[in-house]
Amino acid sequence: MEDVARLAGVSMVTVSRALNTPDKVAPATRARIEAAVQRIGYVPNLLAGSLASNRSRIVAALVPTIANSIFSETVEGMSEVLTRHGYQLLLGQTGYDESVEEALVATFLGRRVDGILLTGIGHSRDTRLQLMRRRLPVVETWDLTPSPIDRIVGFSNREAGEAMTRHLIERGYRRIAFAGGADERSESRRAGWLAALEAASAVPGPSLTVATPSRVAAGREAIDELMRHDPPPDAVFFSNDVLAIGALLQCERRGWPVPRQVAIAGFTDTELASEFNPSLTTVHVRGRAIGERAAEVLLARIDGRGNVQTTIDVGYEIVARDSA
Amino acid sequence: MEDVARLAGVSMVTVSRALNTPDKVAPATRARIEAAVQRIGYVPNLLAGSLASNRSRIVAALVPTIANSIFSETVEGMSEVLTRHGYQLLLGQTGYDESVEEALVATFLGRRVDGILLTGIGHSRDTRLQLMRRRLPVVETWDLTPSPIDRIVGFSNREAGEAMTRHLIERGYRRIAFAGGADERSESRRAGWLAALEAASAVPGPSLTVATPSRVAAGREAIDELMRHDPPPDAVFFSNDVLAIGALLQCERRGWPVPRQVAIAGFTDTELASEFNPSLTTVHVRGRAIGERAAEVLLARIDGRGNVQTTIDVGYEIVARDSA
DNA sequence: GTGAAAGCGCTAACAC
DNA sequence: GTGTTAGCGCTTTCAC
Repeated sequence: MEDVARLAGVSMVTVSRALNTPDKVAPATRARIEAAVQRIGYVPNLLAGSLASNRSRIVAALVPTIANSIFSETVEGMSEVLTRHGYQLLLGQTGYDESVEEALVATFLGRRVDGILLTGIGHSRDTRLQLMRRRLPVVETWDLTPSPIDRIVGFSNREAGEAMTRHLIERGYRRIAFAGGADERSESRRAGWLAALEAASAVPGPSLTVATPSRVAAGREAIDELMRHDPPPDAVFFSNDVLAIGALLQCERRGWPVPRQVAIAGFTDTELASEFNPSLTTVHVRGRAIGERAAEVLLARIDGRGNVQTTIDVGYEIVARDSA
Repeated sequence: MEDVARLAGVSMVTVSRALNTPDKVAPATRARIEAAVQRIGYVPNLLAGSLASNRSRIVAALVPTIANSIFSETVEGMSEVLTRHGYQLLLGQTGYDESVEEALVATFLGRRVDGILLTGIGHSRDTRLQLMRRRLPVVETWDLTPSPIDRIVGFSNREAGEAMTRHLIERGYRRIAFAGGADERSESRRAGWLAALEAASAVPGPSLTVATPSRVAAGREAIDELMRHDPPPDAVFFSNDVLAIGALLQCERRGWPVPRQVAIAGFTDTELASEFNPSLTTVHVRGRAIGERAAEVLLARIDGRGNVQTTIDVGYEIVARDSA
């Protein structure tokens, strides 16, 4: 930077200003500086800038996993908004483990990230404490709670689970089973399923817990196991589309007509849900929008705009198709 | 850090050493320092450390997209290895656009990342130049070339395309079509398809280019369009499983028995490929392994181990199933 | 094994 | 609109 300054015949501060706040520098000066930058091939050291200004322009995202998961859309949406604003995304994967999350948060704090996106509302006491003490902009995502660490962008998994179950009840299904993972969000959906059945004074069908992250094969095995019950369920609500697609494939193999013998419902609304034969009844959620809104909230908080609403509910929709 | 040093009765240098190279500090001193760190709740500023040591312990990954794509596995594999070694992953998405890639590379260079993972071997002249000039550890992935920027981890898309086409020829298919995106890797697979047909003195079936990134719906539409040819193909090789699954779904709707009326082959070997009815004949590739090997190569290069091999070929496998 | 001095490459604050 | 001064919070080097 010193070389650039010398070549342009100005001081380093002016170079800095020309790069960061161009309109605070006279056009002629700016032009000379830009020419010098080109000539030398100067690449500013953002590390040094971050240290001096105490703003890293890096935001971290902590998700359970991105491989074949809906969280990849959230990360993608977030990344796009951040990049557009000159910020970069540091990615961390927790593998659904709170202690891994805690360790990653500590590292990210050390890197002085300007904000953090967290998945879900379940975090270790220490994670919450660390983040609140530092008053770092934080967005929790993919669920709602009245007491977030800072801000939250998501929808109510419990209500969505309840709504889908009500939909199945209204369609006339009388023995509705549930199958899902052991993670927070699946458990909330399961709780919603139970609540809806109780509200309708219906007897809950069997409930099954499968491994997280979800695999197609797990859905296949789950439907087999559920159908062994006597009497078998006439509908199964899966906590995500991956499992539901696995179940649909298994029903096809077994020769169980869907939804006549057993109805299948999913959650997420992946592209395959609408394309499948039969098309999958599911809950549509906006994974990409969550990432985009979360990025906007963080950027607003970083800019010190204090009037950022605490909760953004992106909602959900029951999508009735052929499978239920 | 000064507070920690004072509390432990040592100098800042010793605190720094206790944190970074614990075995260079006397056990008793180290214990006192660790206690002080705990007591104060000291979180080292890695930004400052990076600036002073000129090593950021950050590695960047540039992929076209991570949403519903095989690259998410590469990123996940890489992230795991990096985290295990105390490095963090900065994520950038190029959207299959070389100029976006170039801009992101420039930013990452400014952040003084210690290494970069690039997807594919097609990069702008400027991207290559910038990276080579800085002698930054770089790994290109998902393909092979005799002249990488630095190192490369992947497999030959062209050979894999050729191998699958040979497989189809051996199975007795005579009019083999191809459908795939316009990205580098799809085009290499398409070139392999053409080469295999020419080597067998066979007449190529129709070739179709669809939008990138691939969607199930595009596979559905592609098979419809290809089957309108007269005579229609007796086999279609899709450049990835997403398209192939779309085609299988459409064949089911149309009542076209697979593979009797038309055989379908994919590429990637996603979980759905083995689970589908009929199961999908495809090319198995190791997306996660690419990410893991790439991370290892970068870490070795960063540590100055010069004896890192230029090329790592992770190979591919033809997986013959029911659809072709 | 530990410490003192000298930066790393920028930007904030204030002056002019 | 531009410059001067004084750090940001660490690590490196060299000494002892």
